[in-house]
Amino acid sequence: MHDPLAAKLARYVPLSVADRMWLSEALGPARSIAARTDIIDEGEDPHAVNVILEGWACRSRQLVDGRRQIVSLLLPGDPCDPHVFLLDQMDHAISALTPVVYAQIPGPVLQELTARSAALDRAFQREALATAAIQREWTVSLGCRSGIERLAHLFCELPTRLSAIGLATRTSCPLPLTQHDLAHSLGQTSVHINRTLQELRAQGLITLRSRRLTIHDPARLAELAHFDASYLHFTVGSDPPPVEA
Amino acid sequence: MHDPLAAKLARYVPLSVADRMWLSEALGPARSIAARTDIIDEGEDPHAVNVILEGWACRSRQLVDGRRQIVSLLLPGDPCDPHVFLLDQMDHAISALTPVVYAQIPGPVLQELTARSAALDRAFQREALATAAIQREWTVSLGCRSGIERLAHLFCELPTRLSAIGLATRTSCPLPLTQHDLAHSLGQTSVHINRTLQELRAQGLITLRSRRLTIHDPARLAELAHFDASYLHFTVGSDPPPVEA
DNA sequence: CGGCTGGTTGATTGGTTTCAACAAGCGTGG
DNA sequence: CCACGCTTGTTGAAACCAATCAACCAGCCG
Repeated sequence: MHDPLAAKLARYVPLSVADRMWLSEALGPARSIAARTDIIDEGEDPHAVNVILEGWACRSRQLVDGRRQIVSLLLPGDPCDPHVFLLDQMDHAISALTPVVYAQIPGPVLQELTARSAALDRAFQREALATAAIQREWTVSLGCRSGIERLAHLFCELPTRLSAIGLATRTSCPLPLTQHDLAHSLGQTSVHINRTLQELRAQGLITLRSRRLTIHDPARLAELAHFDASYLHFTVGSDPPPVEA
Repeated sequence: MHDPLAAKLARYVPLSVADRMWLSEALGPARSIAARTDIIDEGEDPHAVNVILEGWACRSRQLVDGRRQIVSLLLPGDPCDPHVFLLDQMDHAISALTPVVYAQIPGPVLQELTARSAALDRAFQREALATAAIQREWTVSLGCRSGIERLAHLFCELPTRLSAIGLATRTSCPLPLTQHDLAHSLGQTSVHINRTLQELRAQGLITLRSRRLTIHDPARLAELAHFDASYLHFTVGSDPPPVEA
């Protein structure tokens, strides 16, 4: 993936060549981190925006008795809260689920960037609003969707988000999550996720094999999930040409 | 309540007298709306920020088959997404749960306001981050807290949020929600909420009578809920003197 | 080969929903 | 003033979805 952040922001607001150049200049050096390690931990004082460039990460919260909830999934191009550095301490951890490459934009640099370009300012604002909408949709899933509907919904959301940065076609995308990760994301046990996956397969809706999700009947899957992509608020342009991933 | 918005923002960033004056000038005329009606509906194009001045409201999503989820509760002083007007359509409704008085800040006025005052800009940004954190915490509750823990957690969160605007003491606050509302907020049925409430009462933790919540043992309630107030990110000043509510 | 992680299966338990009925409070109109 | 209807809260029994517990299997890697 070349510049997933620019690709993603461009789905919210059209970006000029200068915007893209400033954006890439603002990104600090790429850092690599192993799977299953923390990018930033609960309680730390954030001082920069982390942007995922490659790999999958998550925000997660851990209760004292060991229970753990993945509250959101972070894909390439996702900034982790454009203004976190205004807070004094992280209320959640950001952890790599796969090997991750990320870069940082220091707080002052981001402020200078949004001051210089109105388009980038709007793009970051809309990105934040869309992220909030995704969080609300997860609340809806956990609150009133059944097990199979939750899984189906996630399997509609992820390819849509990935296709915005050219990492998915309409019917297939990488899915490097373990059943344990899915369980922590959907508020269920991995045992039950396993059985629900089998149900989705039995209904001929999906294939999930060697970290790749294939959707055989997008329309029926969306109907089962009560999925309506409008909460993702992608408004500019259509999907970029899919690439191998 | 005099100026709940200023009271709330002042918990994030110290505000000058001028800041407070500009803020109150930015607010449009107060509007009243009956309980159980919509302030703004799903699908509408937002063009201003709604700020709750009195009463309780909620964000809610409704699925086609009638299921409904309250994704967040809006209390006096809460702005409903400082920058929503950047989006083309609402992905959720905002509805009054009680009679509500609210006012609007038109998009351009808000932008002028934050351009003029760095403190207000930071305050709105931090408010947005705190709101996102609350949404994440609800995700955690729905994902991995049991019925009684969820209720206990809400009963810790609400007095804390209300006390920030002077509407609650440490042990008592108004709670105008029906058991049906609680059910829609916590992803359960009202029947089960009823039984869970009885359990909390039986343990001597709370009293809930005539729309008023009294907490008899805050420490034990917080422990049961795994409640840690740091996600609310109130950092400036202590609770304002409680008033009758 | 051994050990580990990730996935699969079965039996059992238990928290919640569902369905159904009823009680209490309250505003309204006859 | 009381009757009525409506909302809100309460209770019991049965059904069900998902968690728990406990194995076991397959693949991968050192």
